[in-house]
Amino acid sequence: MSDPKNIRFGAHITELADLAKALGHPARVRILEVLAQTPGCICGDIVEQLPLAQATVSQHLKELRRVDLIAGEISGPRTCYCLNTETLTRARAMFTDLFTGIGCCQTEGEIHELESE
Amino acid sequence: MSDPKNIRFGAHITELADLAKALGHPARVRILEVLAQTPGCICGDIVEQLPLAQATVSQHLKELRRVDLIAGEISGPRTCYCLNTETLTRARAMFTDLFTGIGCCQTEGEIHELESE
DNA sequence: AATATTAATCGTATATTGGCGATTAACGAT
DNA sequence: ATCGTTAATCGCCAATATACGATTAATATT
Repeated sequence: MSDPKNIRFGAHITELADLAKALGHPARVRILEVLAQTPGCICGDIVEQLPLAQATVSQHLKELRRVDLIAGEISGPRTCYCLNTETLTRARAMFTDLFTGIGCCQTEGEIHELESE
Repeated sequence: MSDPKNIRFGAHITELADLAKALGHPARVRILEVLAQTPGCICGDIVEQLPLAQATVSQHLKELRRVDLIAGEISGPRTCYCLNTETLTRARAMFTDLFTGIGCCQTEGEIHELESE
């Protein structure tokens, strides 16, 4: 959906939107958090921590892999997933630049005031 | 899609994912940028700057309104749209917290190295 | 009142997503 | 060789998303 016709939009914006789309489901956000907390990172562990079937989790993992936010390494019958720090950092920068460019430039103090309300 | 069944995930994560989903389309990212650059912010101007039909743009505007990233004020036959700074700031903080919490904590220098490649 | 302008909505077509059970493939262990 | 474990994939279905032309409602303008 993002690629075929969206050449109408710039590559940069398309990439940003694509990353946002990948983050656009609670399960996928949770997966990133689980991977950050669990050094072991076996796929089955992720399934255990989510209220979803194995097939569904597998699909979400695939989506996160598609945008390169995570990587999966096959090790025997199991797959070990881990965060891709490069993409994560790139994504972070792109989001920051978007918000900044849009004029959203509150101080850290103001930011955390708002968030904890 | 985000609300009905996703009570399985926390409210916080659901909100973040919902914001990400709203940013998950190039047109909507562009709209935010256009609104930031155009003080006038008439809906028709937005349509002019996007490669999409008026009806489609209207739908994207609706989605951005749904998550409260923008607000539209009716003024005569036209609608004046503008960014919602509060939500924008809140979103920025939530994304930052996500990336930080996930262990993505590179320095500013490293971030911009990566991004300009 | 009649007409033009603007933007939301309707209706519709198509594509994509999200969810699951069942199956398959790939390995390890017996 | 057989069996168990693991995770990807298949097939299916319902729900959403995306895009558009056409219509509508609301307001200016004439």
